[in-house]
Amino acid sequence: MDTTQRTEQQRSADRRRRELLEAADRVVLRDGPGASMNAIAAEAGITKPILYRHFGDKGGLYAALAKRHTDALLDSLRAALDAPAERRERVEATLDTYLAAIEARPQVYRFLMHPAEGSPSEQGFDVGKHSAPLLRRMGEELAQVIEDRLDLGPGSHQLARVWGHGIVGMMHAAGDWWLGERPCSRAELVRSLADLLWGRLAAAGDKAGGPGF
Amino acid sequence: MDTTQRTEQQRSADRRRRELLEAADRVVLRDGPGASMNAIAAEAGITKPILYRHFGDKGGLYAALAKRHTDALLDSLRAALDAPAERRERVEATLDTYLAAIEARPQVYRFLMHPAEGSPSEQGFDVGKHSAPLLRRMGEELAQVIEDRLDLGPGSHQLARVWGHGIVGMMHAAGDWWLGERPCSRAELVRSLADLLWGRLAAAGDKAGGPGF
DNA sequence: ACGTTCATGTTACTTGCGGTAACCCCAGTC
DNA sequence: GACTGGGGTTACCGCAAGTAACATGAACGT
Repeated sequence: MDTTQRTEQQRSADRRRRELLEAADRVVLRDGPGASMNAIAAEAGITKPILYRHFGDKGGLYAALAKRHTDALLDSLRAALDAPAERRERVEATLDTYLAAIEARPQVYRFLMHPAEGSPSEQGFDVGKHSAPLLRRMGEELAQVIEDRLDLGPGSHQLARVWGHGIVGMMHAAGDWWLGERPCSRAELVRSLADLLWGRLAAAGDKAGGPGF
Repeated sequence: MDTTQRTEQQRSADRRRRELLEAADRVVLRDGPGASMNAIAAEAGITKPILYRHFGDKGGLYAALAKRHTDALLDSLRAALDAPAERRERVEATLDTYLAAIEARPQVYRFLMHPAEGSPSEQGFDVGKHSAPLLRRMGEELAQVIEDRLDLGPGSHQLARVWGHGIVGMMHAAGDWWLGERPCSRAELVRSLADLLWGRLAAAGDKAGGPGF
């Protein structure tokens, strides 16, 4: 029971855990988030109790699964946000990165944000609390970036947080709608959102004959 | 089986349905969205199969329940948006109306948007597809208002839709975060969001020593 | 007055899921 | 060779969704 042996077992357990997560990934992406623990266990070639030994409960498994994708997405967003370019260009690049990600792998997106659909059976109303965590993390990170890099005068801390969560929410809702309806190209969507952020709403004139908005 | 009799029965069935919905409302607001059909039936003083006769399945019941609250909320939002005042004032009033609603009845909000928490058992991951419908409806309605009342030049249809969904998403995410953390007053939140919409993001200067954003 | 219908309600069941207890087996160790 | 402990399984519990089959009682036609 010395340290080397312990780390050896730890290592083995971690490898197992990763394998299980990959199996779970396959099943969830194939069957939707309503995938049963039995199905996941079967895909991994083992049985339920092992899953429970590794992840505690279904929430734990799903959380671990969500964390993987979430971390990956956040990394690419950070990269886009840190690219050397003008502010507006970086904003557009970040929006585009997010939208490209959800466009490229809608299955993952649906799992993270809309747990419950996709599965034909649709037996219950399965959800995870995945969406909240991801949205929150993105909001907090963006808030940090805004506060760090922008000169907002007094109250900048609160303001940055509100804006961080607000902008992330805007991106999320618009992306969600866009993914469902595909009413325009990604580039157009990015432009429209950036325009909104850039104050075109306030600058717009009223339409003839009525009070604007 | 003439018409009068039929409408009579229809009337009775409708009343029943409303009573059941009210009972369901009480239970869901008390026990969270994880409330079982048995519990709802018990609260209504009857048993499960009747619920199923009226609503088909749990999804139907929850959808009906959600529709009620959704309609009510949308009505008040429309009212705020139609009040006679300057554009920015109306925008702020609408944001405030939404935030006041979720602040006044967080239980309802959680049911509509975060189905799955609150229940102590937390056995599964119950969700409804309520949030999407509500967000979508709000987004579409706002898009319509924007398109009708604002002069946005060419491409105004697409633009209005993107903005409608984007703004709704911003409001939703910011409100959700705010409701959880209560980092500031409602009025401050409203002001910060309106400032964001009014282009203060684009107008802000970079902070000393780094590229902004 | 009597059987027929039809909505309303019930009991009792099936199915399927999340989660767990108890047992199994095989490697390595003293 | 008995002993311990991690990886594995079977068989089960509890519970919730959803359903089938039966019961009751008021309105109707004859």
